[in-house]
Amino acid sequence: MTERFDPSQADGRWQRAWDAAETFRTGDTDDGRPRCYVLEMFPYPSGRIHIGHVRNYTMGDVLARYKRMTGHAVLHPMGWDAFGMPAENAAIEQGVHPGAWTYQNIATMKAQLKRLGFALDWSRELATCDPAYYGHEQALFLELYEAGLVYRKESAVNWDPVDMTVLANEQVIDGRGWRSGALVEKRNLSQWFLKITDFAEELLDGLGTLEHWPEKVRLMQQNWIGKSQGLQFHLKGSNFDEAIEVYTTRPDTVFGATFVAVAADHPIARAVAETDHLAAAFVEQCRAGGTTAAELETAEKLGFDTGLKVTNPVSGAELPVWIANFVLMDYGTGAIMSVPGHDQRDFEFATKYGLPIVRVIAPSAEDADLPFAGEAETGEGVLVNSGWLDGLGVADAKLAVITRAGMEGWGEGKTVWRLRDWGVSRQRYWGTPIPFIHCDACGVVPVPREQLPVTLPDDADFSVPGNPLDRHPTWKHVACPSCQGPARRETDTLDTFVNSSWYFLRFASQPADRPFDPREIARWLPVDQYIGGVEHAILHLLYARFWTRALARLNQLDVKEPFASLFTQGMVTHETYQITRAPTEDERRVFGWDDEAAVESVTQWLSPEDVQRRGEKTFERATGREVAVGPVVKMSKSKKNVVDPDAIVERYGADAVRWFMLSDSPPERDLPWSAAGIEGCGKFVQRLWRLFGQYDRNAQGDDKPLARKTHQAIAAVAADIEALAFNKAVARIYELTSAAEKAAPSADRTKAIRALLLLAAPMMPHLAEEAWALIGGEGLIAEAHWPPVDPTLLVEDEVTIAVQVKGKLRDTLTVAKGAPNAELEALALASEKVQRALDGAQVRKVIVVPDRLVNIVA
RNA sequence: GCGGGCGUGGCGGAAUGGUAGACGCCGGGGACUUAAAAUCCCCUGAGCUUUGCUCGUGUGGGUUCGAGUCCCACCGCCCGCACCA
Repeated sequence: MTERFDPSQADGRWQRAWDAAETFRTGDTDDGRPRCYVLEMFPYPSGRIHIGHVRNYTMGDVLARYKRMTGHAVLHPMGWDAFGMPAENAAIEQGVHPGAWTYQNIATMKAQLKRLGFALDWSRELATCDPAYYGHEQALFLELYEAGLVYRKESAVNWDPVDMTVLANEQVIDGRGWRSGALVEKRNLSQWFLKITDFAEELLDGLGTLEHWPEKVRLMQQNWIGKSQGLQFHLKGSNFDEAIEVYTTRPDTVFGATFVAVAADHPIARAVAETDHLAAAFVEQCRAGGTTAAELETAEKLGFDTGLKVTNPVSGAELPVWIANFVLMDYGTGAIMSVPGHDQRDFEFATKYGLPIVRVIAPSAEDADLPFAGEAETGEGVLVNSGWLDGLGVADAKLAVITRAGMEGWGEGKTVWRLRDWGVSRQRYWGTPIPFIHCDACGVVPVPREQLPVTLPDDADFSVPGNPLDRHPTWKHVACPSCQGPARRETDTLDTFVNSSWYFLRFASQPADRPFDPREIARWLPVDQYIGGVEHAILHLLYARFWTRALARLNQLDVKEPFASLFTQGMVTHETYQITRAPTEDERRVFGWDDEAAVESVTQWLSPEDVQRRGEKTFERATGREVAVGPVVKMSKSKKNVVDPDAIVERYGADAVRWFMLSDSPPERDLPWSAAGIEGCGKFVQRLWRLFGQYDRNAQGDDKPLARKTHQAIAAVAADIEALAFNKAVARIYELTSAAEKAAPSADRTKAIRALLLLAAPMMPHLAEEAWALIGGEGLIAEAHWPPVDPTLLVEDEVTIAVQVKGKLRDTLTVAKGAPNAELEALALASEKVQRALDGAQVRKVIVVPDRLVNIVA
């Protein structure tokens, strides 16, 4: 037994031992053990692992190792979400091929993960940019196409005219491309779509079955799907020939409609704009209007009166038709009936343009003429000023109007969804080629299965902007599979969210000739525990749910929900450090600050490595000047408050880092990284090592209290790990450690140390293996069994009960467990402290909770 | 605006309606040492007239023998969505 545990030796030795023994390889054979599929969201190979990955994968790893110890066959795989724009940007900026860049990053990051000792089945490693992966994705895409779930349509996209590419909404900042800074244009392109809206109802209902998902995520998805029920009806033009279709969720307020508003892109608006140049100018103004969140928030309501009138089908009133900038063309029918009395947007609009505001809902029938208090009233009430609806409640009135509209034929109840079909076309090189061929004679033709995979050409040119596939000299020119005539390949690639929509299936089984083996899917899916960041709450998790359901509809698999249990972990945060100093000569020159300029000091961020704590204060290492310690925020390069996992592992060993990731903060909350914290973890690793060194197989004698604590800890740590409450499991291990350290040698102490080793094994696997070997444990501790709990040792035979007088603690009593109430009461009343607190007052009532407390009410 | 979450020591946080602050970090004191590091022990919510008492879980009410926990109202912070008819 060496004095200190040396991770620089031990970590690598055990990592190699696990590899050699294929300890974490998941077999294909069914050996009768219950199965458990633990999965963390696979990383994008951006270059290096960051500390957030370490936290995510440590949590999954503890669960996977624990499940293995409790007799489960565990599937715990890892792979790479390897397609995406950063690789292409690297190609543009550094001249490296996206594939070379990606595989280099994968090699680096895989080595980093190995250094942390994760119990992963690397034999199932996959990279989505591998044709062996994306070829199957193309096959699945064709299946969906044949099932009618894939289609093409013209759609407006954000087009960056400098980079010559389509941008996602998130890449448009203040109307400009995030990279090029060019003003983004709206362009209509023919794009590929997946019919996720076909599954809107299913995806919504399915949320109800996901009881082990965070409520928050389910609500976010529910809002995203956005089901609304209402009435769609038409209003006949009274001074023109057509009718306008509107959609409302408040049919009860139809008598209160005082105008109709249409979107600027609505056919009616366009028609008016053709003959009226003022209208045309207004429509143009709406289109040019900013689309950023900030602009929308402050955007003033603007309208244009078309002069057209329509008739309210219930009241016969004539309503003017306005074009309004707040009406969206792609929701409902792109036209609304406006009820300013009971809709805030309509209220603002009506107030601005002097349109009438009518009350149709009031607190009671007597309040029919109550004035409005400067805003719309959207609450409950009874219908007033509404003809045959008067006196009804809101819900009844909604039904009544929908029923009547149906009978009279001017409208019908309708469900409208916020969810849009999923546009999957990207005008990019580094993605899955969409397996279709465009033929002038035959149209759009799927690539025959036997020609899959459609692979990316290696010799793409990234020196000029635009899609390298589109301008490749030969790649896209192929023969039409149908008529053999000259044709062109589709040059769009698939959204990378498609790659991550089924990787969890491929992990479960990897046949060469098919995407997956349905029998293995049936065995492993759904994923028992999925762990990742909440930033994927909507898109990735919704797409994966959709993809799984789509395949289920095609009878390719028998699972509806891919992830039975979801956990979203918090971020890793760190203090920030800032220093204020005089500008350097270089800065004065570069930024043009001459001596007269008022720039006397600059503020800059310092990285944690550049600062040093001394007592309560923090100083810059290099200069010794005091540093301002800023708030604890998410680690980011711009604020320099990052720590590099490799550096930390190098210094403290993998187990200390893993332990830190699990300690203190509940896993769903943010974890503040600190130098003092990791230092403490490093010390605890050594402390445990010293305790393990005291393992004495020959020790004799009982230590009942320690045996109790041991079994209580085993039960508690197991429950905590199952609940992913790692911080609590950590606290239990600290407690048992302290108790074992203080105890005198005995057989029970030896058992406690052995149990402690097993409890710590999922969290500090290297230390545990090293100590296991030393105490002569059989095989690898990674394959050992979780220690059994003796239930008789879980209960104490003595309990400390609280004695209260009028609810205030006055004394405690130590009594035998299960002592009768009368005895407790007598003991409590006999207490000197109780008598003093009572001060002679008459006892009115005594409440006794067995094994808990006595409360004396005077 | 809508929806959700969270407010507990200097800090991260524990606590089936039943002894608030487990456990860790920071801080203080001591032991060992020529000295330091390492390690170990003790103290560490606030206040007071300190055998003990009072106050204390964002604020104000309420339910209860008893509330951090349940109910009502309010304040503050965080997250998501956002002109979705």
